[in-house]
Amino acid sequence: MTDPKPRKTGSKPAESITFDEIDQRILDMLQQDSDTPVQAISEAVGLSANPCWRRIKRMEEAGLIKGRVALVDQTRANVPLTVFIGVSTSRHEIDWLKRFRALIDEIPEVLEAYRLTGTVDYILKVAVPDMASYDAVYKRMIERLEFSQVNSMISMEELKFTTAIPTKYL
Amino acid sequence: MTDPKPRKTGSKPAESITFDEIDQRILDMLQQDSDTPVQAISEAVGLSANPCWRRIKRMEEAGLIKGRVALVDQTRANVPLTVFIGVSTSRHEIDWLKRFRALIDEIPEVLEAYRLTGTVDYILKVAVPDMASYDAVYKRMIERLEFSQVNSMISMEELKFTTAIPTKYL
DNA sequence: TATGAAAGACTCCCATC
DNA sequence: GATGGGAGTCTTTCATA
Repeated sequence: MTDPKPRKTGSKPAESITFDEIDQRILDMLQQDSDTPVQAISEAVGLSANPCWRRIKRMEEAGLIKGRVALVDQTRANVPLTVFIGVSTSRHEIDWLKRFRALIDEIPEVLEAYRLTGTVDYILKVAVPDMASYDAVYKRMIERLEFSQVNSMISMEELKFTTAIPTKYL
Repeated sequence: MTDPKPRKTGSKPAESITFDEIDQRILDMLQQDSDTPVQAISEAVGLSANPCWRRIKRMEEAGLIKGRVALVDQTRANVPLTVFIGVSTSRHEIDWLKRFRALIDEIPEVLEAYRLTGTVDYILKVAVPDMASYDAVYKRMIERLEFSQVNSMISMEELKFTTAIPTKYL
């Protein structure tokens, strides 16, 4: 709002592809429902079908749209339980990180993992059927790698969940 | 593995719809790429196109497939920074929760929010361009609601990210 | 912008176990 | 009777002019 700067493209080699407000609105719609017909999108943004389709393709080629996926209901898929696990290690070595990465990659219950600043080194988001299954995942992890601390936070209720990131900074 | 029970359907009114290993494999593919042609899926699972399509439709109608969405690259969309915020409140009232829910709903940078057990009451996942933007979101929150504790965990690196939940418990 | 060709999605009906 | 396969129609995508 208070920033009139020309806006940097960020980290990428900067091919200086720009996107405007129409692209934002198209993205917003596709982030809600990726098989919204191009025709419907074009009408909503006040464009004819073809140029609208061209913009979508351009965003895909630029890598702005990473892909399209089906979202599965956790409860109906019998994995209603979401657990966040904060973990810390005393082994601050590149080899440990490598093995940690390999470990979480092969556990499908681990949906997300981030390396953090601060006291907690990593945070994981895990989806499991119940506490017993969670315990199995937990054991599988501490069996393979040393952790100095593991702190489980059980989700009792999902207040918000969206895969749609804000487009206003485009 | 060690559980030979007939498997409960969970919380829903239990229409007792069952899904088999073929459905699992179809789901796996659609969770990776939702516009994989039905034909390609059918070949992969050893079925002809029509019954394969029927299975997909059935999973959609059952609500197992919630929808299909486009995934946008955070970095290219200029929101490269992911922050987890652990918050606690001293106001354990239904009205506070209601207002909290409304608040996070209107902040598009808040992608996810969960109510937790344990010492931390809620955890939020937020996507922003930089620390300044994060601070703006933070201020917007504490301006509107009382928190007894707010603990920000900044992500330095995304080790894993997938929207594909495990299908082996189906 | 409009037209058209090609591909894929969806429907109906028949065959089979 | 439930499930899989096959042919035909129709929408949607994509490349012309």
